[in-house]
Amino acid sequence: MSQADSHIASADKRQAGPGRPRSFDEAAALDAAMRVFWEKGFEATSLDDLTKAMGLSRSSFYAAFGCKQTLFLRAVEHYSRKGIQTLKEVADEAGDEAVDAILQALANPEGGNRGCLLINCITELAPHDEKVAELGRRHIDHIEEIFAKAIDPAHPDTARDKASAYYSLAIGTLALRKAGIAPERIARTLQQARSVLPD
Amino acid sequence: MSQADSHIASADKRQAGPGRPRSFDEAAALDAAMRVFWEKGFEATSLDDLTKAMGLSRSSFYAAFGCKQTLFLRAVEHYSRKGIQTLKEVADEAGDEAVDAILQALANPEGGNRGCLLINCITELAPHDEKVAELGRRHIDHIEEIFAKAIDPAHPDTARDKASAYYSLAIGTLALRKAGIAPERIARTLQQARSVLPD
DNA sequence: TTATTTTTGGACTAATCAGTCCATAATTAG
DNA sequence: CTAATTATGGACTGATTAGTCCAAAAATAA
Repeated sequence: MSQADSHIASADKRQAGPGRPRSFDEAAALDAAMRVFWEKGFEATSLDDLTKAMGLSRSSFYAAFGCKQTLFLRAVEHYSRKGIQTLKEVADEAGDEAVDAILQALANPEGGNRGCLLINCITELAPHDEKVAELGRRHIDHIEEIFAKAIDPAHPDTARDKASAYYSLAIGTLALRKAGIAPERIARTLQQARSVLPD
Repeated sequence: MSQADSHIASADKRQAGPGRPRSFDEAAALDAAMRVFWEKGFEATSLDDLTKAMGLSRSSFYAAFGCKQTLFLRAVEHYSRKGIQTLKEVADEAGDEAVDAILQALANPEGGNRGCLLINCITELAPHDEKVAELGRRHIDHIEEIFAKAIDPAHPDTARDKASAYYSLAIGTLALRKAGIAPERIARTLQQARSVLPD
């Protein structure tokens, strides 16, 4: 992990020393919290939901994470970081079919039909929460960059608008999926766009 | 209004007769409620928010609308109906540039950056609420139909996948806008897709 | 051992939540 | 007019909310 990352990821600050040791893994607890926010959204997630999923008492929760908002932002960052890394791997492994691979990966996210946590957050909170909006813009930038490189590795900057269009398309299909529209229809929607939009 | 519509819109059932008359306009109150849900989402909207915006006491609220859930579904239906009607008018007035006009209207919804109430609801609630999902699918169907007719008035059925792609694109740009991405960039994204995707 | 430091479980708090209730107001029917 | 009917304001309820607090537990350091 780079130094720039470390202040964001904020790994366990607790060092071995005097005092009772922690009985939980902070990273695992953060991951569990992320899944709850992904499943239910910010407003609909209660502290009981969180502490139960994370396996923490309330005191441990507040001692380790401060408050619901702070934990939420860390969980969203955690999701973003993980998702972007996965997407880069997908793009690398797909070679010259990277655009299709990225599109497929974005339109078929893991974990039921919870969609993308970042898109969920942007939709629910960004207009009223600048921190969430900023995280959202960073996530979008990263993904557009990955797309642009897949479209034209030599000139990613000129492919940026096309990348943005592809990403918007993928985001839109997430809403279709959440509404319960048949996966086959969504696949045809993507195929249609893909057959017409060149790299 | 058709008979099929009337049971959905559920206009004032209160007829002139014995008893104290209503001091509020049910349609106006519904419209006000719709704006609050649009602004804040379902979970973040409290009954105090609603009654204040609607200008109703709690008893009047419950007598007229039953409960928060019921009002919410009616408000969403109201929004959908209004939005689809507006979109049809936009399409009709735009003539042979209807596709662009629809795209512009969808990507630049009125009312700040609250996005589209239906997409907001789908994102927030559809995976956990089949009624919302059903309303969402109906809305999507209507809009895709309008798009398909604009793309190819003679063969709207064969244009359906393309219509779905255009709509997904528009939905995606709503998320970009909510995240605070510059309108000029979003406009270029749309232009890029439009210049490549034929009717 | 003893002092110190930190975590833990669970009780507690004050605010807010959706929804209920009732006495009073305002109307129509006769 | 009186009786019947419906709407209104606002107090009320029990549940749930995010967050606090403290005594007890568990570790290190000397």
